[in-house]
Amino acid sequence: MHPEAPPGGTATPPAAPTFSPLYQQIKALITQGLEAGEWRPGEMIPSENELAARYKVSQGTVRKAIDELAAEHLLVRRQGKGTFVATHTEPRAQFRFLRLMPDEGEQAYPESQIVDCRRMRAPAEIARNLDLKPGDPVVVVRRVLAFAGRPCVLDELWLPGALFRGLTAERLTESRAPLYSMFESEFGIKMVRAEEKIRAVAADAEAARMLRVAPGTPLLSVDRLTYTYADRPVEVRRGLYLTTAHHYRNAVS
Amino acid sequence: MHPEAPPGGTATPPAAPTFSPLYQQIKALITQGLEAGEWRPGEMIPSENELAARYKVSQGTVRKAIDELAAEHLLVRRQGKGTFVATHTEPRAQFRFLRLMPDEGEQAYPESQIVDCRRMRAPAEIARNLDLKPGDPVVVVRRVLAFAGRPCVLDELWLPGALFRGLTAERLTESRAPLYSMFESEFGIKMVRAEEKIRAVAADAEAARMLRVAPGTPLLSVDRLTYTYADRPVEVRRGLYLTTAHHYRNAVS
DNA sequence: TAGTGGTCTAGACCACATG
DNA sequence: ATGTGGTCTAGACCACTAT
Repeated sequence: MHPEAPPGGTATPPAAPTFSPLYQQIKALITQGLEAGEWRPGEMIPSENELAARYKVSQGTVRKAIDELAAEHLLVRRQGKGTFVATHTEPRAQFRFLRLMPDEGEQAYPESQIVDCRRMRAPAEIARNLDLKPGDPVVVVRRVLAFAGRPCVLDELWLPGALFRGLTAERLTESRAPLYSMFESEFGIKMVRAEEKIRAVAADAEAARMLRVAPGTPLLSVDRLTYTYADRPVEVRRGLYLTTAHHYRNAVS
Repeated sequence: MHPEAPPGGTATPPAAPTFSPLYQQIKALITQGLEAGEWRPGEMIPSENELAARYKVSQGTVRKAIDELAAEHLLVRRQGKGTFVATHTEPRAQFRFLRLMPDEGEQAYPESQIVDCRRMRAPAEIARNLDLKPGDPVVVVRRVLAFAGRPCVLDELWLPGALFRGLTAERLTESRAPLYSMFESEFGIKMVRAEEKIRAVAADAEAARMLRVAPGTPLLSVDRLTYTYADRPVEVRRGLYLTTAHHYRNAVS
């Protein structure tokens, strides 16, 4: 497909100066396929040659589109096998969104305990962040994460109700998988990237009780806004991390 | 140059199975040039065609090498002009290593006040992080950063003495430029990436005094190890951030 | 007008995985 | 043996910048 005049071709130049490179258009088409669920997480997408034939472009152009999607972790290339929709369960992505590391030893998944899961109407600020209208249905989840029996994280999540129908405390408790893996397999929502604001705060009475520390203990406050495909925000999260034996790891690059 | 047997050629296959793609070898050669100071920050490197001729490879191979170096922020491409060695002073990189943001309003550079700058012998832990031997000369810098007159950051830096000869409190105070810009222009050390460990801690008496808060106030503790070209560590930094009107911004991608 | 990076194509061969 | 992604080449034209 040549959705716009091909730069290298002999077609008449377009009247409007609204250009985007062919590979960007291909990239957008693939992203739309991901968003629409045409290929689910873990599945293989068509081969480069097949996509090139389908879109009537050269293999190199498809390659460049896929290269960028792989760099953004939406796709995973595997030589000799194919290109696959990225998954939260594969090792490479395992700890991409779990940034709390033990000061000593290997990173591992914590035990999760659901404290609360209820549906309610979105407060103004949550609605604004999730691109909803105030009063739209949302799901609130509160939980405690523990490493080796030691509670270290107090989490509060806000999710669009429309996307998470049937999400209950029971299902959350039954599922042994990490949250994002479960969201991906059960609700078809794949988290792609997030923006975070990090602060140091003092534990209030409730946080102190849940994390079994003295009130006033310094905690890491992490405000996260998480996006799925096409930069759609789908989760607001407020986390309180106890950083006496753990730290938040970050790479500035 | 064909440093190894060219994959596409008809040369005899190499005896040893020690391969790396041509473009990776070109990338390494360019990185060596950057490390050796062949092209200084802000300068233009040779054009793609020139490099292709020099190394006896196709332009596309040089392009792929430069693409990766640009993605890693070592180089900056400018259409129609050339490819340049990245600089800390250009807008795009301005706030890459300064992650403290005001909760409201635009990000800006803080005023810096040098508290201390002295040369000493490296303690064991600093030496280990900087790839030095214990006792090797290091420079320690302590400073306070203030936003709009409000002290918000207490910083302690450890630098290899051999790379920062002539670094004094006077030169630090005179220089109005951001620290990394000054390191780059004055000492030829370009910071490329960093790894950080973030925790919430309580302000001790000294930190409380310097930041003008009550002792015990929660502060963000940021332990940073900063690398220059070729993954050489060149700075250990411990920062204490006051996050009442600011936050540490982070993108998980 | 000339030189730079940016895009696109077509074709070749290599390395890896599977049947 | 076949199909996949990975690398490399050669050449074309476009868009931008400077002179």
